Amino acid sequence: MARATKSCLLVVDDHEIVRMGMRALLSKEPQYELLEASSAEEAVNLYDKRQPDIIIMDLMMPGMGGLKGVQHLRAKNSRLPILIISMLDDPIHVGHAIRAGAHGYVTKARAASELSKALKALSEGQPYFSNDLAFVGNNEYSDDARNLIRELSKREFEIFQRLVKGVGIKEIATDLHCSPKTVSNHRLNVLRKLEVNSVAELTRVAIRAGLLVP
Amino acid sequence: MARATKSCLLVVDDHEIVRMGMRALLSKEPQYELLEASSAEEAVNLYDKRQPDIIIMDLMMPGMGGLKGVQHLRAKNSRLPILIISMLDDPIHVGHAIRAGAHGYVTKARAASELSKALKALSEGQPYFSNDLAFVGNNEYSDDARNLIRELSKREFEIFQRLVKGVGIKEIATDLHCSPKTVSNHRLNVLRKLEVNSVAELTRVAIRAGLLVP
DNA sequence: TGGAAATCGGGAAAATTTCCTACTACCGTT
DNA sequence: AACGGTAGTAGGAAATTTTCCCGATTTCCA
Repeated sequence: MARATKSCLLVVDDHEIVRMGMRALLSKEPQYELLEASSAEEAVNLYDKRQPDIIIMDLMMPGMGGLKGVQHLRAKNSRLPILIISMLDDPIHVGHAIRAGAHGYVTKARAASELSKALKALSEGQPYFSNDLAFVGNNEYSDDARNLIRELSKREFEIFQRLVKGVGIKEIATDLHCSPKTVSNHRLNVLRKLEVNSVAELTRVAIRAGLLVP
Repeated sequence: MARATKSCLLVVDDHEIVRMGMRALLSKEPQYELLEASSAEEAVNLYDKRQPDIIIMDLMMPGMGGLKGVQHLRAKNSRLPILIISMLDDPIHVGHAIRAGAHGYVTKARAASELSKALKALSEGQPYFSNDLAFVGNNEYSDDARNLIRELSKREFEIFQRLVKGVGIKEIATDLHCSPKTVSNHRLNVLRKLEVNSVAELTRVAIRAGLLVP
């Protein structure tokens, strides 16, 4: 059974060979329509023209580079799912990517086996980090944290994400087009579901889960 | 090929046995010349006389103690590399040491294996924190965070520590025997000195600096 | 010992938090 | 088609916190 609406992916990588691999990889997933760009600049232009649903971006590219690219796209659309595909697996680069606004990070070593999972997560608004990244997923805390976070509803998760970044109630309300009271109420539910009593602890849960870089 | 200039180390520890170990440890590194002191007071005097290039200081010593010693030396020379060697490995003591002005912290458990690396880092003006302090990073962010935290006053630091653990205003006030108003006011000063707008961000600064486990 | 920094906290307005309740919408069942 | 469960929304009201202002002590150290 085919899905009614196809998702449009934009793959950004300066190496033709990588884009070819990506095409091969995604040929098994007919729900995705594929766009390609070979630089961040081109990606930004293409985004304006075609409004893809998900971005898959390499980090190391000539020109403005992947990080700047993420920032530009993020500025245009605060909710656009952006997945980083990179050779690099160290926390610093992952951190930079998260700070720039990426929602996921998959190493090229893991791309073949995890790309599909990552895209599914991203398209649902969830983060995804491949499990060969040392600082996420490998310790006992991060698993606990993620299990708790999975209990959150879609809306609660949106509010959670903003709270741990330090966004205020009113700002969140504006952003999400609802009343500050609603945000406050969700906030309380988030604290309870995550079994904490403060935003300080909430932030640590987010960091443990890999949703936020320290 | 020997280096043209020797570095002069001042080892400060009240236990002869520790200083002996240090001597043995550093006998393999001829680029270091060794001075010794058995108290912070003596260290300060010796510093005035001999101007050592690096200080290695124990935390727990009779007299003014290691922390005060660090403060005194730091006041004399804002760039003097000071490395703490301590039995203690908890974030609180590491935090105090950072605040006093130390650039590095190595536990005695790790001294044998990491001292040399630490001294190299310190002599190059880099921070070093031994890696059994699992939560402490040595990246660019942790350094920034520590520099900001050094700006906090004693009281502000006490409040900072509690805020990032999720303790509420009233509880902090009770704990510190002062009014909630006072705590609120300090809180605001802490946020400003640390250049953030929320406890969520404050928490990340604490984690980056190694004062809090994620 | 004089001045700077730290500490404490009141006043007052604004914002947030907490705990209620309640309405609506949607989803899958029976 | 009626039903129950879950999610999302938001108001009321009281308590707490936050922010920004200010001034009074105390402490430190140059």
